[in-house]
Amino acid sequence: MIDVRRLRTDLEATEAALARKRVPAEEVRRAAKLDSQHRQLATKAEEMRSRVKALSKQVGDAMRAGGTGQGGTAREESRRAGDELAALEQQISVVEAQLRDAMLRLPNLPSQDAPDGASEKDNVVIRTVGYDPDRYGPHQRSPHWEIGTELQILDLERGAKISGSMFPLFRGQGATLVRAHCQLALDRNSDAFTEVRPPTLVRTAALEAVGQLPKFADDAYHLERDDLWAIPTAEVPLTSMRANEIIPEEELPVRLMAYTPCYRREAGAAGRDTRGLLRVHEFDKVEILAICRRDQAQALHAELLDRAVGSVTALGLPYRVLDICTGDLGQSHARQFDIEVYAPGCDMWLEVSSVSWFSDYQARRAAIRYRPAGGGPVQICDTLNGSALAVPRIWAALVETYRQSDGTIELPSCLHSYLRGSTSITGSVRS
RNA sequence: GGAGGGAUGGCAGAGCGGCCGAAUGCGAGGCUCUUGAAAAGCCUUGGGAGUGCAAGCUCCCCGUGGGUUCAAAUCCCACUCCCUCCGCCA
Repeated sequence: MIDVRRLRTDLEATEAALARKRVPAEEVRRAAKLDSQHRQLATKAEEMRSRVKALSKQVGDAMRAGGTGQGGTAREESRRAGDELAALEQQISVVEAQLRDAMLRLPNLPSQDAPDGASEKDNVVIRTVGYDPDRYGPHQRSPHWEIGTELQILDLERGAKISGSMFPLFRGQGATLVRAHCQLALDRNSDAFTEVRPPTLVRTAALEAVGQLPKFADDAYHLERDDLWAIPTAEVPLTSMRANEIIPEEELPVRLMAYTPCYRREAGAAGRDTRGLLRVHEFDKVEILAICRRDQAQALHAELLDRAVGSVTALGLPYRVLDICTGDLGQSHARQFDIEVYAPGCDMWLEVSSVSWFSDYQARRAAIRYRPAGGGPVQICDTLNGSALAVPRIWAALVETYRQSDGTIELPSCLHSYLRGSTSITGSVRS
């Protein structure tokens, strides 16, 4: 969340900054009001508590001096003060809960550099690489769901039979290709990132830390019985790994990566992009993440973007990079770049990576701080993360792009070793 | 799933309902002594909040949340996590 103190010292500036994210000013002011209310009550309660303590001490002293029956007046007074205190605390807990909820729901301030805009239509294409609509032959204009069925490497019907629609089932070389993508992405980043295999079912606190809860509960799968949530991205467990820790400055930046399955209900997207692999409830992804000082964030953001672009380039896919405008920026995001690859078969740009800087928004929620090497107060960290590679859409673009006129798929060389030496997908799979 | 045991500061480890935000040891930092180092001695050493120009003052935190009490690290209840044993199991 954002720093409450901003609401006291820079209310108007905060309102203005959040207005860029189309947050109504009332929401900000409501939080500010709750905060001042809370402080007022808390100050009163502190005075009261201080009195109770002092009086209790008197009672104790009197009893030690004169035996058990002593301290009558002070005891009575303290009891009365204690009752008042209890009533105050009652009020405080109500205000506190409201304030907390209001703060958790306020989105992060957008970076100065993020372009203004109302919706995704206003995202800025920073660059487009390798895209030439005339270079594709007719054999590359089949959508991946048709190719997948033809080669028996994708079986959406059977996936649906098991789990419902939007739960894809890969098979044969198609399944191996999924795994190959993950291995490739992990290997490409192993020079600088520590691989983690985290749990994928997490507590509420973990989802709260990244900003997913309380606002977007409908988008996540929840296991009622055990009160656990299926992660929508590895960002969730990786961020919470360091929650409530004070990291020595020398350890920064912390660099982590993880391959995990990701689960999304896609509640708000019913009926959109439902064909094939364009939008699915469960998919594999390799995430890279950094925890750092504020002054390291910008360079790391650029590096994460480079690395994400690197995977796409290695696979030889045309792509473009979008600078996400304030109106389309996520709740926790200060600045965000998306990478889209071009899929010729369905003739669409597919979002395959989102590389984001959260400033201290997530770290404050998760209480991830660092201790400056030169002394001084503990500081809140910045967090960043990005998809190094998200499988199904890349899989789709790859299959469409590399389809040959005979219907087989010629694989880019960087994948050969991950497919047990295969250089192509021919569909000659055993059932 | 069953039976026990535990959770205290960076770590180890005391703690009688009041004098405990917390002994002691280790570690870390600073200083003194020394040509330098070691040893020794002295001092410092958690996080968070409020208020104040500041020095400061006040409050909260002994796994988490409730309760009892004039007063809770200490008593009671619930939960979480860890350990040991039994059972089950990839």
